[in-house]
Amino acid sequence: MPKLGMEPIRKAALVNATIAEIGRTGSLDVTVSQIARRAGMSSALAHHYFRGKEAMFLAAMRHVLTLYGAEVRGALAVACGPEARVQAVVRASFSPASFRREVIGAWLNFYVMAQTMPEAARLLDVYQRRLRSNLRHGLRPLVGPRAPAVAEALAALIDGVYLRQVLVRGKTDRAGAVETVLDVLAAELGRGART
Amino acid sequence: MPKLGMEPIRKAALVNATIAEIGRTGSLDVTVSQIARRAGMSSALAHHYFRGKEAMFLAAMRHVLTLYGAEVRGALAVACGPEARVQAVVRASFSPASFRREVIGAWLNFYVMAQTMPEAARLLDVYQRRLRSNLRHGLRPLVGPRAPAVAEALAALIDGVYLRQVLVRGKTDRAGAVETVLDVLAAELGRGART
DNA sequence: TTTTTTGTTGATTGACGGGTCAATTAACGT
DNA sequence: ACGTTAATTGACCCGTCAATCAACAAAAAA
Repeated sequence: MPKLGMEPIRKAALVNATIAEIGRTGSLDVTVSQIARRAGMSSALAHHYFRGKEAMFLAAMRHVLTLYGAEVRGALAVACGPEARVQAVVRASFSPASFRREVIGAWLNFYVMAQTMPEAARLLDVYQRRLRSNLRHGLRPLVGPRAPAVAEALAALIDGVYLRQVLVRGKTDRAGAVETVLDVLAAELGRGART
Repeated sequence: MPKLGMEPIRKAALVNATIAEIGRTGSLDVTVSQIARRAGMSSALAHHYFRGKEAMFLAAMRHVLTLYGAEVRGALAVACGPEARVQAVVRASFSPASFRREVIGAWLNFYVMAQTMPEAARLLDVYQRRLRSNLRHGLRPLVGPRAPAVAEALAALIDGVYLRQVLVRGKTDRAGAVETVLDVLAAELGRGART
């Protein structure tokens, strides 16, 4: 039975299963056995590959953050002009990959984790810094000295729109989410601009 | 020892202790014993007054929501003019009472609860509806048909700013929070207005 | 006074979950 | 062939926690 080079496959499976289970139950009340079963292995094996439940949670969080980071970088790469860059960040934040039910549920619980696990707090801090930084760079040429404040507002708005989707019973509304944020962006850009 | 008319006092103590403990640990991983101890009684007595842990959580949530509702109503009562009404809602959302560390932590976990407990979801839904409704009524005379969309954006922004405070290590920044939201409001109001 | 109601707790229970370990299986290098 | 090493698991231990219960204390009612 035992094939070689299973480690990366097993770890990946566990990470995905962790996200899926957190998304399914909508909470961190997930047993290692549940995760392991969904990943198709025994709970003992899960403990073999990760130090413990906390390590699994952190790995899942890193994975989501990595995917999101890639999404943002990809969108920024093809964006030309400051406004397009800001829009790219917003759109990437609501990309289909990041806007799945399970991932949204996972995000919410990452915030909860950050309250108890220092490493989780660090990861979330890194994400927030990058997000604000990306927004600021795009906004600087557009709103000058107000860039930090506007970036802060947009970042909070993105998180808020995300948070609200957590409660939506039916299908998530990606288009509406993007529209809401871009609408505020337009309002901020139009400010003081005598057309 | 046993004095009469203890029920309301005990229940209130348990509700406060629940909020405090959730805020302290930053998660729903709170034992009935912890809550009961902080409330100055045995865990058995806590079970005597509430059907179980879930009931305690819900009672705590209702309490926070009630306080917040009172805060908003109070602020609206003294606000004259549409813009003042919108500002009143925003300021009430970040009132010192609602913006304490523990309460913020509790809010975050209410969102988590809403994913598993239908009653929690209902309560949160009521809160969100009222918030949006209050914002819309104030915004209608100011931005006309765009009121629903702007209300949605402001509501999300408020939640987002709240969410971000969860991670702040040091003191929470109330003034900054209000400023961020009111700044966006100003941008939306200034839109299309040729000064 | 006796009875009932309300308040209160320590002890107990039953279930469950995280983590460990010894033991088994199969691939690999030599 | 043969030891070495990675993969894998079932069973188990230990702790924790929600919930229950029997029993006791005090005030109110009878």
